[in-house]
Formats: sequence, structure tokens, C-alpha cells
Amino acid sequence: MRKEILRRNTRQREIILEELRKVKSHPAANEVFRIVRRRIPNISFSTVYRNLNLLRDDGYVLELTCGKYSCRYDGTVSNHYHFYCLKCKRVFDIEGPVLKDMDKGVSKKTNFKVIYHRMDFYGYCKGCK
Amino acid sequence: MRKEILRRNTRQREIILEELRKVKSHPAANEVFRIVRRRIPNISFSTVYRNLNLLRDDGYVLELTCGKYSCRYDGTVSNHYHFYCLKCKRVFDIEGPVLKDMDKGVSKKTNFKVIYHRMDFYGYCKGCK
DNA sequence: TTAATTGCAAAACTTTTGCAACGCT
DNA sequence: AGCGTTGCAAAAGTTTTGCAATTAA
Repeated sequence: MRKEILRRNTRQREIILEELRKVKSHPAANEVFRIVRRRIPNISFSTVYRNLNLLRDDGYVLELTCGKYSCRYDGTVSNHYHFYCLKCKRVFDIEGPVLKDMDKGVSKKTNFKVIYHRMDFYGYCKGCK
Repeated sequence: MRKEILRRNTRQREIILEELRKVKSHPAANEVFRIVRRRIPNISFSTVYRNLNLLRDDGYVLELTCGKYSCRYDGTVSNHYHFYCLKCKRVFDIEGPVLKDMDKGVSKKTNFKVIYHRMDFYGYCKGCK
């Protein structure tokens, strides 16, 4: 990916990316902070935020937006979908094929460049329905 | 849609919904505030926020999450997808068939009750790519 | 050396909440 | 009357920024 400004390799950024790639969830910035602090106890919140923005700009992580507050970050390329229970508010992973064709279809239809998509199902889980 | 608590009709909520249905863009809460204030000059910010939440709970508007700050609101509830430009942050409606079959597929696979889904495409719009 | 990066604190910004007054029903 | 709603101000939560000190290249 294109870098607009020279980047220096720092332990902080390295470890943030490393941890983000390890985890299967999509942690919010404050959760990334909590995770990374286990390895760099005195890392600051702003360092985490700044590096998440740099990693996003450089294409190393995806920035997902899913709440009123808080972005979530995805260190993996492989996509999967989510199911949100309207009652108990839990979030479940949905296994199964990701519709990559949709991206091409939307690209053709709109003449936009589609990078990825997300799909969220809403309803009631086994215990709540 | 189901209302959990009795709602009273107020001029503020009425006008917020009215304006939201007029506009083709997907305004953030502060933009809704700006628009509505033209008709109710002394309306407060918190009234706008509270009513956007109520209208969302009652199914009258869609709450789109698309930035670090700020949700955006859509006065058209009928099913359609959205495209988010990663650069200019604008939101576009995607016309075209909604994949109702997916709901059934996920229902079968998970044994959850799927009510609806949303699909969000991310990338760069015509002017930004 | 030099300029990107860090940690800290404060600022900026969005959204929620507590409360007395107001106004639907 | 009863209680949902409003407007105001303050609080809460997330993200950014200013700055001196570090540190990678």
C-alpha cells in the first residue's frame, strides 16, 4: 500500500499489528490498548490510536465502524459475517461463504471501487427466540 | 414496529422524522439538528439525540454507523444497501435486489430466528478512487 | 543529525444523563 | 392527574492534538 510519509519501525507499532493479527475478534481501540499493554506496560493510549490510524492508512488493518462510539479493528483479511441478537445483544460469528461476487457487481453498477463489504444479520438467537 | 413504552406525539419528533424523510442524504445527528432548528429554533441537541434513538427503536429510521464519531440516519426504512466512501466519508444508497434468501440460509444453519440483515460496502466513490 | 515517534495531559467532539418545567393524553 | 418529553447544563466516552523528550535511520 502507499505510504505518504516515511515510517520508522517501532516496537509499539510492530506489537500492535502482531496482536491484532493473533486475535480472531474485532477489538475496539481500547481493547487493543488493553491487550498490547500486557507486553508494553507503559504504552500510552494515544500511541495506540496513532498507530491504528497509521496501520489503517498503510493498509495493514481494516477499520470497521460498528457502534456509536468506537471503531473496531480487523487484523485479518478473511471476512466473515455476524449475527446480532436483538434481545440478549450478543454477537455471533456466521461461518460460511463470503459473497465476493457482490463487490464486483456493485463496482460495475456504481462505478465505485469496492474494497470489501460486511453483512450483519439481526434477530433472535437460540436461547431468545 | 413494536413500541415498548407509550409514545406521545410531539412537534419535535414529528418534524425530525419529516425532515429526515425529505432529505436524500444520510445526515449525522448534528446535521439533523441544524436542519430541524430552522423550523424549531430553540430545539435542543439532546432532544434531537433522544428522538433519533426513539425513532430508531420504533423502526422509523435506520441508524447507520459510519465514522469514528457520529452515526448517520436514513429516513427510508425500505430495504436497500449502503456504500461508504472511505475517503470522503459520504454514504450512498445501493439500488438492487436485497438477498432475502440469505436470511433463510442463516436461519437454517444457526437455528436462530433471523429478522433482517444489512449489507455495507466500503471503498472509494467515483470522485475519490 | 534529523525528523518520526512516544508518553503525558489537555482539548475536541459525540452522545448520554440528571433534573425541574412543560405538555400530551 | 400522570407521566412522557423538553431544554439546559454537566457528565461520560472516544479520538485527536500540543509538546518536550526519545529514538530509528
